[in-house]
Amino acid sequence: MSSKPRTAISPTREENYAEWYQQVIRAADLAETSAVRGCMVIKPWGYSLWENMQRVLDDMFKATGHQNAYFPLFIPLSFLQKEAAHVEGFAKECAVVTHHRLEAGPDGALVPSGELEEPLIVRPTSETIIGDAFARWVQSYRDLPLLINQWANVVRWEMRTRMFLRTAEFLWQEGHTAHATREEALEETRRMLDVYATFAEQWMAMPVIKGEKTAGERFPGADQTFCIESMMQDRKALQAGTSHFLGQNFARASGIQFLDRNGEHQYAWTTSWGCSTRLIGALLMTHSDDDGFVLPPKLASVHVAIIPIIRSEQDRVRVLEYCHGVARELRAQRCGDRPVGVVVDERDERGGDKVWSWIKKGVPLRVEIGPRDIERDALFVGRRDRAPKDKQTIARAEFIANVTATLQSIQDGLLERARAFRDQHTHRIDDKDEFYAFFTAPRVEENAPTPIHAGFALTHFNGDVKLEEQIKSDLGVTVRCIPFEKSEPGVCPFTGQPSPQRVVWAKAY
RNA sequence: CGGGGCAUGGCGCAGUCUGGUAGCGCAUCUGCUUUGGGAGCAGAGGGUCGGGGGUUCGAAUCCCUCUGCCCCGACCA
Repeated sequence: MSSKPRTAISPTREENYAEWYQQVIRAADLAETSAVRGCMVIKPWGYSLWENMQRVLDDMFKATGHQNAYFPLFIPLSFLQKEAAHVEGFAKECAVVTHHRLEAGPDGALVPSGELEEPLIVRPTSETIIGDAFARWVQSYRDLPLLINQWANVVRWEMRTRMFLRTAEFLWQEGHTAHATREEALEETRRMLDVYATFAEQWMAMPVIKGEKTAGERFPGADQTFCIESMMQDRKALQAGTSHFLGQNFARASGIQFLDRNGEHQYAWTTSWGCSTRLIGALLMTHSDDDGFVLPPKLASVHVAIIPIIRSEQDRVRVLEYCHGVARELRAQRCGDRPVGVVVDERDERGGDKVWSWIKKGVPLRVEIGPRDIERDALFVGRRDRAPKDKQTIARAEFIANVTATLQSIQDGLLERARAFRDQHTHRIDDKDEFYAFFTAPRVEENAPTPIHAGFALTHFNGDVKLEEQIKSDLGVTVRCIPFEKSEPGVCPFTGQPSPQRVVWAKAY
């Protein structure tokens, strides 16, 4: 019997990826399931991560000229019906409110009464309710562009839910803008996609491919949908953010019109763009390992966990004072645009337990400090991007002086590692049989968890919707995006027809 | 929504086929001993077995039904 090294998370990614994902969330104390079907409770450690993401993104939105506003949770049913494709896309997954009051029934149980004249739907997205406001706000070309963002919760009654990746209720931001010209709106759509890509790579340390969705994958009601796609550690693709060019579709549906310089009525050109708490799932599946969560320093609330090693009561005061002294000096250093976050873990638990709990939570640096370290004025340091037992003694002054650089090197290392992983599992495939072989998973038992997937295929495609559907039904694989970064033109291996560029094919979340 | 699995103390599980009023590991609490590392020994507390209904002298165990979770698929951020 070969002895496998003990991991903090069981099963490992290799053994059962889906179960591993659940266990990392639990071990890191990010979230838990709730009493409500498909809805999760985001716990403090998970929510602080969302707050950090929000803060960074919000700054970026403001820097690109947007303002925050808030619109109703409820949308009149009739609003949803205004845009044909939009109804088609969202109607089936809407939660509907039909009553506004509860009364005690005959047996004492509360029953709904007071039926609404018109049912309200709980927003699955806010194009229509915001469009209604925009129609009033926009009168003249001088009112444009109108650049609005909303931080909100939305509800989509999904059949199958997964924590952070697809929950019935989720938190997100949705940007909605109106412009006088098509060009300006398109520019906005691309600008915001760039914001997402920058956030993904520079803060989440998650490499992404920017591109456009095919017609089949487009947002309901959009003329064009742009997206960033990233590869998870099971080599499936995850869409981490989208930006939609809505043309004049929603402007027509909601009556967003303005008088141009010539005194003529014009419909505005609108955009919408969003990213959600799904990013937390993306982050988790990009960096975490068999010992738990791994946080990129620039999104961590706690960068350094200090674990006092107290062997006897007489050491307690001395050790804690030293730890707090180190903490103070660390907090005067910076990680990105913020002070270094430090926790001195004084919990009444065993040292080993505390160390492992911070490993599972994904904190970038762990510092163990006991009497022996104090005598040498040194710290015993572990990095989350290295093995748990791979720890080093570093002089106190040296560690503090270098902490900013150390955190940056962890941040950079995570991005590099993720990029290398993605590149390693991305293949240029020019032959139909090879393509089918690439995406045909080894046989497993019926209903068994799927094994790790093959990865991304960069393959030419003639753009035919029917062909894409066929491949999807054959292999469960779709075009994730048509990359902005164009390859050479070539030949579609499925049809022999010319293809303008390679597209990214993969199994998707 | 189709298929499969699961639901027993805080967590993970056994017990269910062959009905007789609940057990293990971890965690928790106490004590002693240990400890530069997810401790050892001894003891203690904690559940009526997802909800409802039925069969039976008696149900975690059988039957019906509802709910939820997980996995595969379809759908979707």
